[in-house]
Amino acid sequence: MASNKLPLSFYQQSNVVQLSKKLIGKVLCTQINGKLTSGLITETEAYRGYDDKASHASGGKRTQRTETMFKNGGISYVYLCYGIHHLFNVVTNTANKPDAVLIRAIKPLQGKETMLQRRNASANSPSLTAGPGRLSQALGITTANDALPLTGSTLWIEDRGDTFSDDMITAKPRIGVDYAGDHASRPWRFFIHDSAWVSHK
DNA sequence: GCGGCGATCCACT
DNA sequence: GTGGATCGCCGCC
Repeated sequence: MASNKLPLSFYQQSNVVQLSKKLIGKVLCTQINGKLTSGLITETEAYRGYDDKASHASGGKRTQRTETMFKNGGISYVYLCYGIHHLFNVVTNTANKPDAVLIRAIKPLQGKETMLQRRNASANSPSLTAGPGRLSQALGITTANDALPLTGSTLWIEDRGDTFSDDMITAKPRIGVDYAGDHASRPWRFFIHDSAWVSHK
């Protein structure tokens, strides 16, 4: 199949909120430990570092962990949450503008057997890949995959021509960011309205 | 050096 | 609906 990976220019757009919506319907792929797995992105959240109390890079806060977010867009940002879950983000915008999109849910497309094994599951149901910790586990993504180029051959995103119009996408406040005060209510979580493959129905 | 706390998930009541 | 798992990050002052 011809490569239809999203180009670097896609990730370097400056409006991370718009970009979060555009990532809905794209296909996230990994080739890890020799296994190809992929899924249609059904849910995303935008984190805008310089002006977002919910972001790790809030106010442009630069630390060892957030350094990845300050790099040029088009790479991964993977970090460990609650000591257990590896959460996968797409770094966007250009260098020194710490924006990222958290991928919160996918619908499995390729490598379902591999995903079932990695998740220790027996049925292809939304609990397999709906939720940021779940999809990372299903795709084999860990913090070892942090700061990898999304134009490479380990971790990438394709456009396979599936488009979703604005009225098929719902915008709601983000999940698990109550600590962010007034910014917690920003409608920066996007998901396919009628899809079963989303977290927090 | 150390303590509190997560962009979560699962099992149990 | 509630709580435990589990560990790296960050700020302490």
